[in-house]
Amino acid sequence: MILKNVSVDCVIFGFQNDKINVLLWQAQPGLLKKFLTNTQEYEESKEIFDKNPALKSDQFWGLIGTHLPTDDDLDDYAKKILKVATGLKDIFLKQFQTFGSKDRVPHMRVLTVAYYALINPEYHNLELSSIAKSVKWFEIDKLPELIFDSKEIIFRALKTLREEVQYHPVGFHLLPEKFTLTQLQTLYEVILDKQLDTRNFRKKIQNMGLLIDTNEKQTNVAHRAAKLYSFDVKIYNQLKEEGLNFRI
Amino acid sequence: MILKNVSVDCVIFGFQNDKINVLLWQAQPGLLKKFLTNTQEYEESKEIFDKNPALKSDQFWGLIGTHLPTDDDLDDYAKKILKVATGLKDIFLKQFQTFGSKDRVPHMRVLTVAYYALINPEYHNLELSSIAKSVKWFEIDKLPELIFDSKEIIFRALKTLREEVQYHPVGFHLLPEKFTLTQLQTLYEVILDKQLDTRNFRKKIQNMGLLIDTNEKQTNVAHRAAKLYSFDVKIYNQLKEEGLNFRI
DNA sequence: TAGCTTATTGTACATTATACACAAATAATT
DNA sequence: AATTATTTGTGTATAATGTACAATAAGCTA
Repeated sequence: MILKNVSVDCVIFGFQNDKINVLLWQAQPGLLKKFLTNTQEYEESKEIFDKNPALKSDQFWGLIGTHLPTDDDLDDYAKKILKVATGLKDIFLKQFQTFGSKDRVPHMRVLTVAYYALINPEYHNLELSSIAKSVKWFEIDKLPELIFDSKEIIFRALKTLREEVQYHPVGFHLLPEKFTLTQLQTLYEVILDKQLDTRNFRKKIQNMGLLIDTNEKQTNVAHRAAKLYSFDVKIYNQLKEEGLNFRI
Repeated sequence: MILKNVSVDCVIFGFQNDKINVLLWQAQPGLLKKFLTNTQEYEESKEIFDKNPALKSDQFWGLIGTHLPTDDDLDDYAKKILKVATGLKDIFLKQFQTFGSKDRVPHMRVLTVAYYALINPEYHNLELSSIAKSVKWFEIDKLPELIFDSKEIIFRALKTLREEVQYHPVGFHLLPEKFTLTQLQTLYEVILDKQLDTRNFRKKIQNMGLLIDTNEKQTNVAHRAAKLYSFDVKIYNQLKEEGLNFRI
């Protein structure tokens, strides 16, 4: 059984072409059947789709998410959605807010527990979703028309990320395993939406002890090749717990 | 109608006798009737109580909260609960996490959207709850036996508060309108669970520009009377938005 | 090898953090 | 009125961190 009044939505952020991107889908009831293997869940789900034409429309994109089954833990289910919709697992995923205005979904009372995830689309291989008609990246400032309050949820997630990045080392999840300091700086600039001074940025980030010099360099770039760094998982975990100060 | 699968719980923190306190209640179905005026809601609510003997027990305390009615916005309803259970309104209240393990409530699938509130019990006048058999403050380290996962929720709330207090000026809500610097320091010491240096603490807090000298002093104290301060709502709002740095 | 492009680095100055101890104010007691 | 007990209130030197600012190095291409 699914809980008709509760859904789980994931705002999946990616960092591509020096822009923050969001992964959206066009869910379809027929395809969801593969996910909601239990026939009863599927029938219930179908009924929900039938009541909301927007959900069946080809024109509307929405956040990746579904109704919560009775038998799944909330956090586990968020991971499961991510896995099934994108093939990704073991990625940064965090519950950030539950949206529950009574009119957020027409004709139905649905609360959604929203999570945000951070990945690097170039590094992670997205598998074709088995439950959506279509899944696609959109630049955060070029979003299509979205169903329900998806847009609001996305921008709340962005606000949360913007806060988070100042106090915890989460930004790294948006980068490939090996990255340059310029990439890192650009990432922070994009998230915080402000220009940062290169020398001071480097001084600060290097003083954290979070960066490991891989002794590798970029290749095939038409300019001086930048050094590649990775981040130290031990220090990362420590800073994640203790907090850090990245108000720049 | 109420949503059987969704409840709203409030972790109400108070600062009393230099200790963090939590307000808990013993809810009772018969009394809830006054709150859930719609008969159908009450009947549904009663059924829920009947299924869970712990909810009817005299021995178990729990977080202040009820099931979410179909016709209320989530955030509004949290405020409403607070108002009805304590007589308080316009106080600091913030959603912090939704708890949704499948086994958190026996025999039923209930998610709870948890909020935390900050008040000063000496300053605010708690009205007798019209919907609970009993409402009482407990020191955070002397909690009674609690129903379901209330204890976990309380400690998650405390963790959230501990984080929050480092970056936003929320702590002030726990103090009376006029407070001494010693009270403020003790509050931070209790929340952060560490000793702070008086001179440095005062220097830091005064540099924020958040404090207004009321030109009043304590009276009837058997020692040098401390100056009373209030906090500047304008600066407060600004710092709340911008964030601040109180990692001490 | 010249020229283009981006990466890398240092320093002076200002601000903030930290460590640390004693005098001032008040009520209670003698 | 003097003394005592208790808590408030304050300053300074040093270390660490933040800020403003621009020249040189490296890799590729033509």
